Amino acid sequence: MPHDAKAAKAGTRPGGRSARVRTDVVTATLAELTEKGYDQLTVEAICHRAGVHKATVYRRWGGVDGLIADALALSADQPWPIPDTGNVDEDIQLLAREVYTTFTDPDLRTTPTALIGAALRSDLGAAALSAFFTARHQQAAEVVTRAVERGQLPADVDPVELVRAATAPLYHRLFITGEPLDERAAHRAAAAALLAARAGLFDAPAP
Amino acid sequence: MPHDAKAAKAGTRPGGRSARVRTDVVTATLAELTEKGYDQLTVEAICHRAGVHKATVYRRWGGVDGLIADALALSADQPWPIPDTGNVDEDIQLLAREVYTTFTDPDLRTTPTALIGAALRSDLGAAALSAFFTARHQQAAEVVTRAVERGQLPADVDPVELVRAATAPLYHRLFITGEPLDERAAHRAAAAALLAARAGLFDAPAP
DNA sequence: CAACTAACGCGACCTGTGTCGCATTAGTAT
DNA sequence: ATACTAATGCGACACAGGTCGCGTTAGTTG
Repeated sequence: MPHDAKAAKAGTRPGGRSARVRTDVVTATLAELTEKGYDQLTVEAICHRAGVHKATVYRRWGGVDGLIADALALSADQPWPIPDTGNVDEDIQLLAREVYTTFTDPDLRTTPTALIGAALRSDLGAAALSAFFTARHQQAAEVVTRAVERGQLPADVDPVELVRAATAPLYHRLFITGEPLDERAAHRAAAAALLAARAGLFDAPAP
Repeated sequence: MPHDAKAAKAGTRPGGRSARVRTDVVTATLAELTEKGYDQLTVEAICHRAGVHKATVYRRWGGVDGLIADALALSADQPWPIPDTGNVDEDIQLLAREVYTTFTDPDLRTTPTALIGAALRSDLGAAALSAFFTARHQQAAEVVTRAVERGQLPADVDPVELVRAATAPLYHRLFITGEPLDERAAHRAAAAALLAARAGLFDAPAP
């Protein structure tokens, strides 16, 4: 009776066929999405690749948007390398740089770009994306918390707000304005966020 | 032979029936989008409302995504109130506040929110959105240019970059993370952008 | 005013997404 | 081992989204 992390969904039988099907289908979804893009994404192709019947997918996920949302939910669970150099400035820079690399490197960018782009195309996906970023931001906020303990940042700075500020401009360019993303932009975003935090702009509101 | 601004599309007959149809259809699209939302948006409903045949829409716009893109293109052409108080800090704050109000006021938010949200759901719409923001940013950059002339900001600051930084966090919250938007966030974004600009972070690269 | 052209109206048709009832199989409990 | 339950497999089907060829109309040209 392994405490499998995948058995998150309450009520379903853990570790059974359902779990296998879920993994297969989500994997197939990601593969199809990466290869063909969202516009060419079809439920039938996913089913064929996963070796699963169409009706099963519609029953469990409701459609393409449900698949994207679930894929994103799985991604959100996976841990993420958080820098810890002992220097906040460096940590935040690395954080921004990691985002930059993820969405710029030709070998890495395709899947994450397609997945987030796809999530923006439905209300369900958007909700999943929201949860995804909440998880990521909370994980990364660790960097700020540590810095506050070291006295490198004001004590009442809002950790999540700083992380958000350091990465938001990159996502903004990528998915909203569609402007190109360069190294300078990543550096600027991180530097500006740190500057604002030190100026007290990200202080949590007093109770 | 009026120099109609709508006759932008080269090759088409200006001011004729085509122009009327375009206006009717785009208006109907916006109305349907506002009332029913993107997920319930159907080409047939738009045609019915505009008094136009289905085939016409598919021929000229190619589908829903084309309609959204065209609606956005029309919006991009419309001028936009740019603050001019004589004080950059105030101008930038007003700029951010205007975005905040547009997407927060119950009477104003529905249409812009739905339109931008819809634009994110197709490649065509995303391209139109990119052009839309380019236009907006360039218009608003005027605020920064004037400030530089007045000596309120460093001479080599990139005007568009400052405008972008002041508004990006708001769009990021609205359309990517789905977090709530409050007045403080708008204020913070503007203040942080100004801070960064004065620190030289937004300087245009030397040639 | 008359000829001409581009765009629109019309309706039939095709494609494929999503649904439904029932048979079958995997996994669980006794 | 045997009985039971939930999920999947299966194929037929309904239906909306989107296409096509042709006739008609609005707007332009001389």
